Amino acid sequence: MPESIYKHITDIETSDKEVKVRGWIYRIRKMKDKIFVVLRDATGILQCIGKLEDLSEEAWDNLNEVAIENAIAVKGNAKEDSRAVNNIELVLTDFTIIHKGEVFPIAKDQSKEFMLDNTHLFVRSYKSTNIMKVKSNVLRAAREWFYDNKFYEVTPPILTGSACEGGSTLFDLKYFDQKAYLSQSVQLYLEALIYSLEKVYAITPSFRAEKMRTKRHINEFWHIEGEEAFVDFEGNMKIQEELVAFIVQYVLENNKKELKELERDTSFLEQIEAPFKKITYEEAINTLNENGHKLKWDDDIKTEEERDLSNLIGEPFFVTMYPSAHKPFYVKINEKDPRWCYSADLMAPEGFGEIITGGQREDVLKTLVERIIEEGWSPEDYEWYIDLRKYGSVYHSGFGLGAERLTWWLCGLDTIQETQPFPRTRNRVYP
RNA sequence: GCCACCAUAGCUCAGUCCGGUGGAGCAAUUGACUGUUAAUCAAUCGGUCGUAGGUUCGAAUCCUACUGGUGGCGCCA
Repeated sequence: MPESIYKHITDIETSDKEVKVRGWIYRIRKMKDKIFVVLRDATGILQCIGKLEDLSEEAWDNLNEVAIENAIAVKGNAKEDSRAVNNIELVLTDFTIIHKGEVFPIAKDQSKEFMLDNTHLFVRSYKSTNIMKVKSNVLRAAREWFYDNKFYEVTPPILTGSACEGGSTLFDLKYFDQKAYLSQSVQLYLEALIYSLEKVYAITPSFRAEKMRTKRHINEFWHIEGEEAFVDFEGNMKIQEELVAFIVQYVLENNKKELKELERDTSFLEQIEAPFKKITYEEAINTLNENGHKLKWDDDIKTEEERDLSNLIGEPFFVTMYPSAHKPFYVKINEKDPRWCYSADLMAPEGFGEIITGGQREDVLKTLVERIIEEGWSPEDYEWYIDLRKYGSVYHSGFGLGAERLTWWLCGLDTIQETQPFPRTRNRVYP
């Protein structure tokens, strides 16, 4: 990489003389013979002071002209100063304008609506920047873990001709003269790829046309999906808990500054280590009923119940052995007791709830076809998928982790929308 | 898809219940200023009250429809 003559803010030391920095104006306070400028770059903020007596006439004029979010370049001498943020201040010797521009529209008070209309500018905010830095490490840690554990990263299609999760939540589109859909999950394609690579993963966008407005849903999210041959239900949970524990550790180590600035209390996160607690669906229901709920076998664990359960248990945990009727056709049914199937959800504590669904896949041709028909689909639409069970079918398992769900929990945010720089929600596909 | 709520200055809101000449703070502009921490002080600028109808002597305010948006739920990652 070519070396820059400019330093980044967090690299500046108090002994630096005539150091050059560039970025955007975060705050500015003008007085008669001195002006304080708080400069922002990708790494942090820095208070600069420009004094009339230290600057050329041109530099002083420039300094008087600028406003919030103008792009600037400065030169100055650093010194320790307890009156400045982070106890460091730059005494300016030069000040140039890169771009002055118009009045920045985002000020102290914003409504949610105004903020979402101006997402393209709001991404500059401190909070948004910190969240994106955490999310970057969530994705990086996931890739590192998969690499260390000999998984291959693959690139399955996002445009597809067949549904995975169900028709009502599918975005359809015109594909030349055919109909196509945006992927809801690349799981079925990963299942095809285990027959050559055995251990595969993909990080791709997934789309769900759910017309709902909640703190935990966005219509476009990034899906971290893994699939492995010769792995059963239990082995699959082991992969998930090790992956998640690794990501949690990675973020705790590498995003201390960001988590602190997001005012995240990390005491819960610090205790997390694999293996995670496992409770059956039945135990989950009993626990809930002991705490005021009234659920029967086969009832869904809904938002409120899931939140209560997540708060009650106080550590990450799997809910296992779900009733078969709740789960899609590809989930393997228990041969001895077909009432339940090999599917598990991983729940985050502190009320955040589900972040992964995973399980063992149906590997028997006959059962798979029956399940597809039972669900009202037509086997012809899934011919290629059914084919996978004809040529050396083996037991295998996989899972899908929501990158935003995980980031939402790690950052301890109010809504999951905050984890996407440009969240796609019911009413918003712009900007 | 269902339920609730909102729309007034560039931004955040008060004013609506109980109709009678549209307000504040921030931003912007101008000036003052002693090391400020989203500085302070003074002045100035800024509005077809979401749109269309209706009631009324008179509507931001009451009624109807529409449009846009926000929160919650069914679902799921």
